[in-house]
Amino acid sequence: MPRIHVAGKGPVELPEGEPVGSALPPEAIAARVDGRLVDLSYVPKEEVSVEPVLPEDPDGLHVLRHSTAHVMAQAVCDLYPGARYAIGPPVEDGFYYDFELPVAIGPEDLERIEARMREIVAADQPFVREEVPREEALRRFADQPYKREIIERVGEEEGEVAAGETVTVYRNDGWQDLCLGPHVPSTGRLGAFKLMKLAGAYWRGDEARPMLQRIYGTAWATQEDLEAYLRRLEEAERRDHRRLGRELDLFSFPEELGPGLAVWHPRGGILRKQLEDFVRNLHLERGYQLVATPHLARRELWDTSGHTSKYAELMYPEMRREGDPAYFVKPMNCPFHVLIFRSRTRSYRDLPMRLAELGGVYRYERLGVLHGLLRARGFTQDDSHIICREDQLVEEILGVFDLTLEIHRTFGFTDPVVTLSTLPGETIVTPEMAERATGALRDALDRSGLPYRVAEGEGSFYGPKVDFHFRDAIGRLWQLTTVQCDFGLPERFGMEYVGEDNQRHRPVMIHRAILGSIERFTGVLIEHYAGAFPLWLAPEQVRIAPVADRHVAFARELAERLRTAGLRPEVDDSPETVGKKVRAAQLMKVPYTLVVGDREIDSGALTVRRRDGTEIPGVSVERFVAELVREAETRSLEPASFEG
RNA sequence: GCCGGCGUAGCUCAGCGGGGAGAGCAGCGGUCUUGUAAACCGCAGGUCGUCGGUUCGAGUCCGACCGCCGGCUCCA
Repeated sequence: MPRIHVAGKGPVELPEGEPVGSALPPEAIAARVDGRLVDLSYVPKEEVSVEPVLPEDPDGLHVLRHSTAHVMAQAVCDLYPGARYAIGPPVEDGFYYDFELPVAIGPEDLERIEARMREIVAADQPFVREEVPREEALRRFADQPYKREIIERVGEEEGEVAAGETVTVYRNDGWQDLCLGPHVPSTGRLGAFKLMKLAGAYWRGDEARPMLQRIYGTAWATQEDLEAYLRRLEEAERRDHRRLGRELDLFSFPEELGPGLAVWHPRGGILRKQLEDFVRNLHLERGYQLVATPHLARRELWDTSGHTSKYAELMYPEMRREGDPAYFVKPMNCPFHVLIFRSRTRSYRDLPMRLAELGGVYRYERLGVLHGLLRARGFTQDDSHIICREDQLVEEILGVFDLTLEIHRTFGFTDPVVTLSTLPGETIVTPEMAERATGALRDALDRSGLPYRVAEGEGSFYGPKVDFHFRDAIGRLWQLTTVQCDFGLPERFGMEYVGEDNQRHRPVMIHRAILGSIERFTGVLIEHYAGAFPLWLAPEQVRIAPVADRHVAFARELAERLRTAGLRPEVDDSPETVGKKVRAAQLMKVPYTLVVGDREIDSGALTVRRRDGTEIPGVSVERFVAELVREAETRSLEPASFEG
């Protein structure tokens, strides 16, 4: 009789042949035996430690979602005879399953599938685990080519289904699937779920393989958790920068321009200017030099840089007139900055040279990837190229990290998730250069003390990179900063400087963008702040609402006074009620609203309405101006209190 | 680019199984001169994304293209 140690209960005698589940609380849906996730039906053969896995545990949700995916696949197979099922893993917040179906299914089919799933849940079919020899599994899945492909690859790749001669199959009722498990004990134990959306997905993520139909679902331990999740989605929807961009009149994407090309309206223009001035000034303080470069260059430049061979599919097609050389619109700024460096003989005293530009670039992104400002075809990088000696490299990278953290902190972004991406297979640098470049980034990361993870082969074609991802107000991660280390372009362009030894030397180059792009960053900020920008960024900072026509002159004087102090006020002189004017200001998320009428004119004191709806009475004009100026100058993330 | 969905007024959306386009908000005009999230009356505004097809007749059915949305693949 094996003794098992149940977490929190101490040793327990488990009768021979009894599953671990019998020693666990009834809420458990799976178990962790010696750290490994198993079914409740698992029968231990020796002394082990056992922990229950509850539905709301991270592991439990994983199991729940996985089992829900199975039930969905079962339902689909019931409803669509001839369905072939591929893979169906749990993912963040839910699960998906990929199918090859005889018909294309639409959103209305989701309801049918969901209804069938509920029948399966009601039937409470037990999940039965079986170890099956490969040959038998191949027979069982004779009409399931995707499953056969997986079985055939078992053993070739670690972790797929099961290594060795047998594979694991889970069966409930007549339906079976190849699966490592574990699963909930029976279909009645699924939690709250909902099918969410349909998508196409390539088999094994490979564009050359067939496109399958993917069904996404979400699953949670309880109905309340499911509803909370749906509310989170609504919150994200409410923050969508494409919606807010229109509502707040910041920018638009006129169809006439072509996909992924935005025009910035006056309010968006102010927002951009604020961001741009902020980063430009900070760069000047940090020893960067501002440069400017054109949007086009001859083909030869891009041949030299390697873009035409390694980056061609992301470039707008070449343009040329009969008899003239061909030109490309620039997808990157680096070659231009190289030319600025090369415009005269450089001394070691010139290094490090930090050339910075808000450079507009155009990339021919595939249509399906475009996503408002977050993924556009035309955008403005806060780009810089630091050209330095190799022995200055680590120090310069650290300087970039430091500037990155300072800039992002200003917006309330802290605790970045940092990745180091090594070079991809296709590259313009030698393995030796790649190693030195990667080494410098790694050294800098180690010295900075920032935790990071390594992404193999995710770097750009000319160098490895470090990316900073920041979490927004509702916990989503955004890739913003990128720092790339490049030994390749200096070589290709023959960049040189004269050293102390009077010899010519090759510099190295850091490519970096801290906001990433003004467009993308603005999009992220809109979602982060839900459109309610801190005062220094708000296009309109104060809305002044005169009570009646006779108060308009006073309102204009007040506005003028605010403007003189460097603030951005607007007067709403429309013949509307006060209530309507306040509402309008609120909808535009203007930080402060001042209703002015006889009372204000007589007393000289203002009642300040903040964007959150709170009102502060009795604020003098001087006080109001001073507090707002301070709030804007300090780039405060909190509204002024008008206290003390 | 691929898969699925969608495209009606500036915005949000109605519009039946094909038989002459509607509402609310916004805009404009007027009345009201108003006290912290929507005053009242009126007016104007749409080649129903584009092109082609089916039909006596297409916003409605079919096809192609354009664009958008969600994924896949890729990325600032």
